Amino acid sequence: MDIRPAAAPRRKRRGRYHHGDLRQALADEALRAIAAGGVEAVTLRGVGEALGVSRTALYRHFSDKESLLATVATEGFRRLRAALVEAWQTAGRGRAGFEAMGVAYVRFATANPAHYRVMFGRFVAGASAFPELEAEGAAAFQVLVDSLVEQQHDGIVIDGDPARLGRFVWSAVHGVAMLAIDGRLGPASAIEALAAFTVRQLRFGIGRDADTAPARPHRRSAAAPRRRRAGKAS
Amino acid sequence: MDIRPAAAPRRKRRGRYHHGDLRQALADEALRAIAAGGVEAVTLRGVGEALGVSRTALYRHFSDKESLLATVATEGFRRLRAALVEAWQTAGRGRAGFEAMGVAYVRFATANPAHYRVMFGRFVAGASAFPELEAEGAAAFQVLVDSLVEQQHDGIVIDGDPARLGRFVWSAVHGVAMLAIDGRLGPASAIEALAAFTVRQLRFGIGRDADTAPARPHRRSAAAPRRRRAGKAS
DNA sequence: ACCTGAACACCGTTCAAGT
DNA sequence: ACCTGAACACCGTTCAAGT
Repeated sequence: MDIRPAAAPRRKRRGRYHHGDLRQALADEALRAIAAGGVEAVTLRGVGEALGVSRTALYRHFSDKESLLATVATEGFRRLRAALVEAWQTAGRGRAGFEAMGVAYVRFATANPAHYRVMFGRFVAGASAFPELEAEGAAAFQVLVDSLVEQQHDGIVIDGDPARLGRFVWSAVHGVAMLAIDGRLGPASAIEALAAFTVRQLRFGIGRDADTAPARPHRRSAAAPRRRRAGKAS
Repeated sequence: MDIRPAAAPRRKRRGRYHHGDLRQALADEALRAIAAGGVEAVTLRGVGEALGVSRTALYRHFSDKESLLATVATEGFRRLRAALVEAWQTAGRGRAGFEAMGVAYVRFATANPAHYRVMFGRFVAGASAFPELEAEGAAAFQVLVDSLVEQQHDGIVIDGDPARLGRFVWSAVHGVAMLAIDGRLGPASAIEALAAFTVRQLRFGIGRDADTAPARPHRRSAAAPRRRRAGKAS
């Protein structure tokens, strides 16, 4: 498994009170349980027992179970952000950095599937129920946007709102990550290959000839009739 | 809300036995509850009560709650597949059909967010615990792959394993769909715009000039020295 | 300030019994 | 063949009480 450096406490079995940073210890234990058996393995009773504390002690530090999970998710975004920055810089920024970042994103998800699932799909953003969670999520996304701005300045990424380009790229790697941990993309080797293929293809696209050759036609007006190419509709 | 055509039964309130297609009625009621309040709103007690049946009657037709949800997910893939085929054909196949299909995919998710969440992220494929679910999921994916094969024949999509191209495209639209229903892409109008942007950009990519022609790196390379092309590093 | 322990209102699931 | 109803082993959460 791929879990934190194993929090210090966790041994405090019998001593009425915890007398440490119980809040942090609870979040650590919750993450441990998630990594070991998924979110469903997290029970307040289990978490309390693992720390030698009553099952209601948690309510002194979190408003409820959902709040505990939000804290775990927040920590996930912190780590994801760190992984992205590391990949971007280590690979020397630019094109290589961008590709490395995409691969690192997918790797983070496949290495911590249960944690990744808590980060996404559970809390709806914008509801601002957990502002810190939203802030960390935005910070992780910003790493990607910053890299796109730099690539635009370097002339290796098309012009346009970098946040929009960022959402496009984020969606693509997030999609790979989610389908990967859903088991829909095959074994680890196939996932790794698709992640690499994806970040490369995001740059070049899948269009061909008539699409890319002329001075970047992009759209023709939706209403106007399109020229077809003989067409062999089945 | 955007729920099925409201199944016929559901009125059988008092009559000991159900005497209809209870299995189908249970799945319908589960989907109704999901659309109304998310998966967490599904309780076997609630489903049974809504159909005027005991809370354990379900066990005659499903092995457990998870099996009931798998049936709901399977139905979701059936509908998704139908929506994709419809969009592809109505838009006249080809480029326009491809774009319409991508937009339709995202629309399906945003119109049925809770149902979409049951379809993904809950069951790990390959475990073959629910073969019918896997088959319907594969069938929906196949619609996309078929369209790519046709576009390759028409010369408007690059060569290469269509299944691999399909996984790339699927990941991108799935990512948009998931982030959208997580509330991370803003309001419906922004989601719609990003969906359209995404399917277009999948074709053209986000690379620029030097990318599509020769090689052109950026900044210093971290380890291996890379050939540079004059460059205007910032 | 921080934690306990009993109590409450829920769950999914099992199983002997009914028709 | 299909369904019931009691029972069981779980949940998250509240709250008066303890130190």
